Amino acid sequence: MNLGEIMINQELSKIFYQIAEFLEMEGVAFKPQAYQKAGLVLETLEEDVFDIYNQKGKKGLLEIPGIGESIADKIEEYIKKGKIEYYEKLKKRTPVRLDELMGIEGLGPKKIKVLYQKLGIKNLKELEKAAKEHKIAPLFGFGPKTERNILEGIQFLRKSKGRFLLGEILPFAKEIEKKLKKMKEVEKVSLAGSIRRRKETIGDVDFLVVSNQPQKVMDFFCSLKGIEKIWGKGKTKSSVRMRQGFDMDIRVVPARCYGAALQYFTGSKEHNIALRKIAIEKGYKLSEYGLFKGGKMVAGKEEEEIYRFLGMEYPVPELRTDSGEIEAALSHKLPKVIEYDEIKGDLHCHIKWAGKFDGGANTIEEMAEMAIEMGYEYIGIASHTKFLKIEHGLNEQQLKERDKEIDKINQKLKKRGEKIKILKGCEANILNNGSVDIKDDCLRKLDFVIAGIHSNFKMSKKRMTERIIRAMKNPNIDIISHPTGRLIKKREGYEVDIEKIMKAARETKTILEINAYPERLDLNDTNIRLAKEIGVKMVINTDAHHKDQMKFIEFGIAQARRGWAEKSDIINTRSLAELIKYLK
DNA sequence: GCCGTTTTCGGCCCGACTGTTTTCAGTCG
Repeated sequence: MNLGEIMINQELSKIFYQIAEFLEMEGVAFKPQAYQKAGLVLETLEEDVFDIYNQKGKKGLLEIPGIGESIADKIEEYIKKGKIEYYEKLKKRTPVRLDELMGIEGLGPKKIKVLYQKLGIKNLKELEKAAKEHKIAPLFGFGPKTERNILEGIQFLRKSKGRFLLGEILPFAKEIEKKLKKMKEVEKVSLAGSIRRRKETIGDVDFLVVSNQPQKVMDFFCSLKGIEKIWGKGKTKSSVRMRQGFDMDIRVVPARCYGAALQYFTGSKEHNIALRKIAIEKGYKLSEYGLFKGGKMVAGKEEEEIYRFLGMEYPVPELRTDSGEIEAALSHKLPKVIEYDEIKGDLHCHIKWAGKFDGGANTIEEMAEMAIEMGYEYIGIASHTKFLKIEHGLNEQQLKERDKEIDKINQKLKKRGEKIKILKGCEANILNNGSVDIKDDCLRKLDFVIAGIHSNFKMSKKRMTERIIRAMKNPNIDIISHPTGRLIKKREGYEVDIEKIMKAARETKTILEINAYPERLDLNDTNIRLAKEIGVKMVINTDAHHKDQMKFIEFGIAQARRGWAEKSDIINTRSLAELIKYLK
């Protein structure tokens, strides 16, 4: 069996999560959490357990936190035999598709077990059939509402696959936040949950409000336009489904525990668990109502004071994933992540040229005006090049003509007293052999050159890696755009040895892009962290095909922050002069 | 099942809501 080629961490992680659910189903105490922990650890572990096992054997596995004797044995068994007997037995005992059924809101292991035992339901299809035939409502512990919720849950799963892009939802959520802020009964309001942490995809939107008239807030919230269904409306908590297909929750809390509530509802869950453990170690108790010592509340009004009392630096929401930020905060070594107002220019903008070229919707001038509005010092026009027929890519001659036009507009803007500078660039295509589709003497004349993969995604890992590295060795290529090519919810990235690419980027002084386009966000957070550790510089670009899309920069910055990137790691935080000095 | 300057046993994060019950289990965040 050849397991070496693929990462087995994710497969094992899924198995351990499922074992946890099976055990919970059987009412076993504490073991489920242990397997869950192991699943979580493997999910985020950077090194492949297969490699760890090969190099250090079982001893190496035991060094992984959350992995003890029993789970190490199971990993060993999976590596040697490709399956885990314990897991197979659990599946045989209750042969249900947990991965499918657990996706339904309101169904957990215990209810799934009853459905299987009483009605023999094993998967979504059988669940839907039983619900439609009203066989579920009469079951003990179920009822007509549960039955209806199951049917709606199945619909939801079909419609949206559960999660939305941050870029789709954040503008909308901010609108509602603004409306709430305007209410005279509302003292404070904040987004919470994954949207406050700016995760790349969002399950639902959480609001936290301080008000002494919560009922009024509930009434307002539950009468917002676009609500499809009200899941629940209580005195201080309500939940609604929007027509677009996502849910929004709101909570009203008293001012004295706003900070504790905000901390709590921002999560992540893993971060909070770790934080509560620290609280216990230090003799406190932490809940959404505050930080308590011997029954007395010592902090909770502001989020910052909770961390301060626990002897920690304040981690910005984007960092709260329990992937090292807790330890760093305790030892006061948190990174000073890039701020949202530190970007001085966007180097990946497309334009309309000769009425049709280059896939963009706006002229050079319109894009430049937007850059001025955003307070930038420079904007880089990175036109597609000739290989990319579908985007009307430019050839050498057309690039030359475009540059004359850029010169003209630069002069015009200068006369007007604007300090913006339009930079001449292109986004060339990396061909199969690692060369690009524009001649070197043409590239040399540009201010900067981006190169990206836009074809033949399905190469072997080795060949794809070599292809990109060869492009980076070209002395004219400054930036590699969207380095892994993934599209969130649509397609996986191409197979590349990202570490090798980063090392080559460092050697060749090539910049890797953090593409801010909502469905790209590529590099992702773990890769950004890796790049920073390896010492590769990055650039946050929007890939805007329309002037309004230049606002996407916010999502790229959020991504950079989640990847622990600091101002110095990001090249377009520098002034124009410093930027030009850095480019090849 | 994991973990350990309370370390080889005895702990394991905490609270609210929903839908079901008739005092609470299950689920969620």
